Amino acid sequence: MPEKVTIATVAAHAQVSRQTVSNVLNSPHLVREETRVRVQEAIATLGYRINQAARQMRTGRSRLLAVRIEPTRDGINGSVLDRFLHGLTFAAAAAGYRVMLYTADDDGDEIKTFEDLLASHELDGFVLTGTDHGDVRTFWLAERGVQFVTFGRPWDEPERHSWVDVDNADGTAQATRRLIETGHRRIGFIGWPAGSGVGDDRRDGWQRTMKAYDLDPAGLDRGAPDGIAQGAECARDLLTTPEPPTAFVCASDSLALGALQAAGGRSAVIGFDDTPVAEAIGLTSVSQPLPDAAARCIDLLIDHLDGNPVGTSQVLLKPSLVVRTTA
Amino acid sequence: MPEKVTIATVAAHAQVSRQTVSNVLNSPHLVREETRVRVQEAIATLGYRINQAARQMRTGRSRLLAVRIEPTRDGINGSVLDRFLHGLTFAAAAAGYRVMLYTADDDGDEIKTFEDLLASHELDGFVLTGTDHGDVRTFWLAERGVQFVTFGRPWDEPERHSWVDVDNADGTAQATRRLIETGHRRIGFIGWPAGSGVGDDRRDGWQRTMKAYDLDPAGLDRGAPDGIAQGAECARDLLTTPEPPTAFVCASDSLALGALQAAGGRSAVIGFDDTPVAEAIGLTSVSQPLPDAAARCIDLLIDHLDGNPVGTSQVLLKPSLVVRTTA
DNA sequence: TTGTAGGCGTTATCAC
DNA sequence: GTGATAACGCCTACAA
Repeated sequence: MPEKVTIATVAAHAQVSRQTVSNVLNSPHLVREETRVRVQEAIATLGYRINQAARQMRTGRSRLLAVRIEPTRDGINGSVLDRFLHGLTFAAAAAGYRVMLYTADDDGDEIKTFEDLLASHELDGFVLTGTDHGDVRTFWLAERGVQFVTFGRPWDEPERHSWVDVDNADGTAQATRRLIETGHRRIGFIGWPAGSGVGDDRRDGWQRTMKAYDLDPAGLDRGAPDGIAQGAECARDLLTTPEPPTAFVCASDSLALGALQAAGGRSAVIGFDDTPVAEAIGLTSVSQPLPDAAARCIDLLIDHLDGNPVGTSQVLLKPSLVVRTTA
Repeated sequence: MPEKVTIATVAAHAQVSRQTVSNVLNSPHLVREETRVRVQEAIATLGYRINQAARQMRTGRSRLLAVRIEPTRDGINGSVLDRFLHGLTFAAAAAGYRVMLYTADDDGDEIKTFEDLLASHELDGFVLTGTDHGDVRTFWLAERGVQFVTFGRPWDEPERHSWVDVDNADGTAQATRRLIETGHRRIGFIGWPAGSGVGDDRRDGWQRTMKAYDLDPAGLDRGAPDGIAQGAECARDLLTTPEPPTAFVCASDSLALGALQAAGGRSAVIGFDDTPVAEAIGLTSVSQPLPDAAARCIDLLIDHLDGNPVGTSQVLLKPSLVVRTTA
């Protein structure tokens, strides 16, 4: 059982006062080169590590970040969170922060958890995944001066807070371009009902690209809640029109899977999110740069925590198309 | 900006000493009913919450648990972790603990992280997901008296530490029984190469059930690394034998998906893990009770932390068969 | 049953 | 450039 190594142990070993050790740790420039080296050697040989609880008592900062873990989202699209969490944890550790998890049933419950986390553990910041229109959580946090970053932009007022997001429109544009380049002219879009920021953005990318190539998108898009059955339904609907599409761009892998089943291999299909399902069945899909997005979230958050009072920052990342066998 | 509410604030408000407040919190039985109520009212109206950092300084316990987040496991089977993490976080919160995440490249790296987490944040315990034969991590932790529970049993020496696991053999037994009851007699098994605890266990369940029904399993099983292509390969191999199977029990959804593709709808197929992929394509699959497993992990860990020195405990949970369209 | 005193490990302040 | 002192909020003796 190795005894506890505190700043006092190090100080004794290096023949300096505790304060000097603290200075080496927090304000190295104040300490003479020679002393600094001696202290650092002592730290290394003793295996000293800062006690975060004690430091937190003094500084009021915990070096803890929190992120919510969802119960299991909409099955097929859920596993995006895994990769994002890993990226967050990794990037946070590199910056000397740790990531704490919490659960919540809804926004109100989440705010209760904020209160608890803030009061009990003095959390330094939050990463929120996804924001609705007029998200109460972001207002609550901003009101109290709590730092946070969202993964997913606030559609109503983009500069209200810092966020990282993926350029959805660019993703569907890439998908549409790919289909056009492989000879398709009538390309359908299967997305979600109008009104969701993400969904509308994905539809836009398809629509704009069609027009850019002088192709008429009119009548070629359908919207339905996310799901395989819904995707199949939309695809069947489009396939029975007078001039049916020969390919589909879909707003999710779920919808794409449905389209694939409905088309029975006769149509090219591209999904969105590059979920494990896509990889499993060879579905060409738009992939979000999750580790990168996570790292940028941490960057932004830590910038704010370090008190760079630059207002808010926004980061928009480009997705990439993973070409497999369905398009 | 609400000022900081400490034990002193509460004490003043309730007209008692700080110590009495502390007693109400930690040893309520020492405090007279009337005083206790008054203090609790003060706590409620002031919204007081224990400062964990300060408490930790005194008690040496952080009420923090840690679990490793994987980079993204084997695609299709990865998303099991999501649900487990959610269960852990939920159960931990109910017991007054929080869950912290960490990443690691390998076992050695993970042990380095243990050291850091233990020294910097005084973590109370760890949940390890999966153990190899002769897992160095568990020895390291046990040696230092650090509490931990694994999800997945240590195959070489079951009682060496506490664990929670799912009865794999029971899962494949259920799958096999289902196929037999729906009329199949020649049932193949597609699993992993012999040598992995989990894989062998899943093969056992199938084999024992076949024998229990007087069916001969000889020559009906194949083993390959996990993957869709591998599953397809094994299925094709079995289907070209003189007496081919009419159904397959598979050790994973990946293998099952491959088998499904190879059989082209002519064979019944059951997978394992009930991943989103299974749900997406209607694959019948064995489902692990993840939230339950997570809760039991927390129970065990907290029992140990509370110093019930009962040695180690083991929990084996039964999986369930989710019947869909492929069997 | 309640109050008082001290210290957990760190850092900020202020002397030296 | 370095060192002493106090304080962060809490809990555990011990005393009243």
